[in-house]
Amino acid sequence: MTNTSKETITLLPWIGKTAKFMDYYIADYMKVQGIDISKQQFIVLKHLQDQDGRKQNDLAFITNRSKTALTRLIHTMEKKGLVRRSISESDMRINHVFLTPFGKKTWDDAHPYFLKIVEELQQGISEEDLLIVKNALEIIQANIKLKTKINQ
Amino acid sequence: MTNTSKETITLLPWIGKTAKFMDYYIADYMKVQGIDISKQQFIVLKHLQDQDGRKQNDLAFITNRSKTALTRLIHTMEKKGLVRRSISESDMRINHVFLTPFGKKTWDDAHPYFLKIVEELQQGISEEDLLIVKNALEIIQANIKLKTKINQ
DNA sequence: TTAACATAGTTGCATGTGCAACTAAATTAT
DNA sequence: ATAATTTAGTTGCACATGCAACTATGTTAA
Repeated sequence: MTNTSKETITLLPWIGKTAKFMDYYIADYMKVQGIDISKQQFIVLKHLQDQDGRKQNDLAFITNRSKTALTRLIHTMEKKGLVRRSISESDMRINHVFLTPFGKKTWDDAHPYFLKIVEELQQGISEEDLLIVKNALEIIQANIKLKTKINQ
Repeated sequence: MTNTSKETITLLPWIGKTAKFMDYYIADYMKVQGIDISKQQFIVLKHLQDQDGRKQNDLAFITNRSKTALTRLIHTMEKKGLVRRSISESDMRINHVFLTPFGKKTWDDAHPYFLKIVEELQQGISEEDLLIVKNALEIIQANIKLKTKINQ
């Protein structure tokens, strides 16, 4: 029934492009709302909101970033007053990252908008299809992990 | 039937994460193959392959990038010898961008790998579902364009 | 024809990203 | 206990990106 003799769909460019558009939209949206925060910074705030004082390395891991990227992301956020670093007492190599009151406030301000964006942008897609898309993306991620494992 | 009382799926984080993983995978893959090219550079090569000598501005438009980003992308690619700039004779403001022989060769080398990656990573997703995902991503992109238009 | 405007591209500044090399600290092995 | 190794985080270098301000060129209007 679906074999209407079209060539196979190549999904990857679509995913990349959609992600790009989403990022633009989020950046614009936050700017319009007067909230000075990037998507990446929001993600860090979210994880600190879940559990404050996380280690930099843990944040890198759960956000799928290099420790380099995390170092500089936290640096930027510290400059802006969103978070503060605190060296662990038991292990001086470790930085714990904490939300500042301003970071907490920024998260409280930004969070509803992010929820709204998420809802807005997937309007017109049925629940069934949302699930199919999510499953498909999970398969792609699993394929990547599998292939990555094989190649190393 | 789908109302199995689960909360609504929020797709956006999945899309962003998958795109990120894809980018990592592509970068690794090309590195392993000994091809020194980024996904962004590949996209430019692709559009020049379709039609050589495009204007910088057109490349920015069709690749959904700012003219700033295009300027520097082309600069990097020029440094690497992948493309060359040529000022238009009829309008001195315009740069036409051309593939070099090395750029052509790099595209020829890289292209099959990209096709392979695309195929590999969507393995295990049915044709029907690929179509549903593509349609869903199109809806999201349309929503973004719609909202962006409204807000400006 | 000259002034106002529009367009193409570049540059400064800021953010985000990764790899490789590095420092400092902690752990393990000899 | 001292050396070798591992771990957490930083820094240099390179790339990618956007906005705002800018230059140079071209077009339109007065």
